Amino acid sequence: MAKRFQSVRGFNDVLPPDTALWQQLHAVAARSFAAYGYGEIRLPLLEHTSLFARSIGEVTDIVEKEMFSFQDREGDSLTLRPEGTASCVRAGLEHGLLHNQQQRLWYAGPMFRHERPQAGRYRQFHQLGAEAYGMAGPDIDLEIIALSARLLRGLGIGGVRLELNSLGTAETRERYRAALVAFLERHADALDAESQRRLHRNPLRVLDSKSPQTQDVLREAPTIVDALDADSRAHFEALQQGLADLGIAFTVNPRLVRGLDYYSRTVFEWITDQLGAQGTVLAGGRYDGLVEQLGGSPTPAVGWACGVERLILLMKSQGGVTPESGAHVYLCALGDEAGRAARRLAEQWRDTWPQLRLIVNAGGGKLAAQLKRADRSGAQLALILGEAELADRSIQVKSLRADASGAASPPQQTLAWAELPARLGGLLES
RNA sequence: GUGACCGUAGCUCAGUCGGUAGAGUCCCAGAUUGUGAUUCUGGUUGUCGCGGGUUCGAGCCCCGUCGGUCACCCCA
Repeated sequence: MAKRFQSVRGFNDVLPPDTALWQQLHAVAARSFAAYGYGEIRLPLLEHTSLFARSIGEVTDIVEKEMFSFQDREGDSLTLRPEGTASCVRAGLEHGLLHNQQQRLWYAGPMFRHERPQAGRYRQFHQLGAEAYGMAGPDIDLEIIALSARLLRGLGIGGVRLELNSLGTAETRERYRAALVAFLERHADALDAESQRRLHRNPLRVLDSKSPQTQDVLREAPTIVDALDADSRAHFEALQQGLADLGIAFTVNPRLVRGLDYYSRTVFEWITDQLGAQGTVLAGGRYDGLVEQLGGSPTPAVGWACGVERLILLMKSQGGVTPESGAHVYLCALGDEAGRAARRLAEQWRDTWPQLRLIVNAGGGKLAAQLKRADRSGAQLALILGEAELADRSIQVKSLRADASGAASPPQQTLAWAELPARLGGLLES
């Protein structure tokens, strides 16, 4: 036997029971985005490497060691996108969508990061994202957070909390960074090794260190909220007021920073403690400087992205309604003549009821074997077409399981073909 | 990238002190020539992840490697 292939590490297949959940998720998401007037943008999976280096930040882990990059035949460095925002801004600029106008966009698709896989983290993973351009005020921050809340609610996901912070403008962040570094340097001996390393490379990341000893030190640290400029403070307070108006609960977490360099002012995360170490389910914030940084005119922007695999894990663990995707009806046919008639009838029925999920037995087999397949398919009804039925244009209708009301299965019936519409129609309504 | 634990039939797993490779399930056939799900009978299924070492003999011990899971790190 030839050696069998395996999927590339961290790249997963999604199989039929789960694909139904994915479809449900995408249906809910599409409805949620449409409810706020967001239009879908489809972006390529591959971009020039420098796009990500310029937008995400040269010293972030993503750019330094997690990108799938390679040289194409012309020698250009290309990268499988590690996130969606950079591509979205690039596409917006390339097509003139962002100049002096407002845009509400969403996207969905795979992202790629070369990390060690673990629960809720894969090398190819999927994100849904929303981005809003050309609106500077807290009202659009509020809208996009409300959209995220509606999405999570629509998926039946509970047990998540919203955390919020403001990073201020680039200038206040610079001022705060200096103050924080000064503070941390005084206490460098008390920090864990990882935080000491980050102290000068990316000091804000020290704030969300998991080390208890470092968190002890941080209790006395200056907070970014205190360093906010007046405009950022007013923006942040208006957002909090708006969330209260909409009844969206949140907590301000002054230690919340995000890993990507382009954020400014509002940052937020929806967090769960039901996914082991990967608690962040959906996260985003404002990135007012990025469009200009990528060559556009100054354009305010805000957005978020969520991890589809993480949402799926939550939907599963919280026992949400599994969408019904099995067949309604399994059609058994005995002999060549009945088989031809069955395939012809099945096409007619599918024309008549577009929602009907009908499996026609293939591969022959005696009736016992066909009924066994019918049972395994999950179908509610088996239809049996043999030579006797074919001769008088009738069909046997056999119930394979108790119906939704729990009543005992009705006995097997013989129906004329003409009588079948009423019977199947009733099945489709339930 | 670092660490811990785990890799035996399509699936879930057992395998004692190093001594012939096992169970359940699934699938197929029959009991039942046109009745599933229940029952009974029979049958198919293996590079014990891979490579090397120790040994008369390795699924079991040792080294390496690949893969999986979880954690660190990072992030969605």
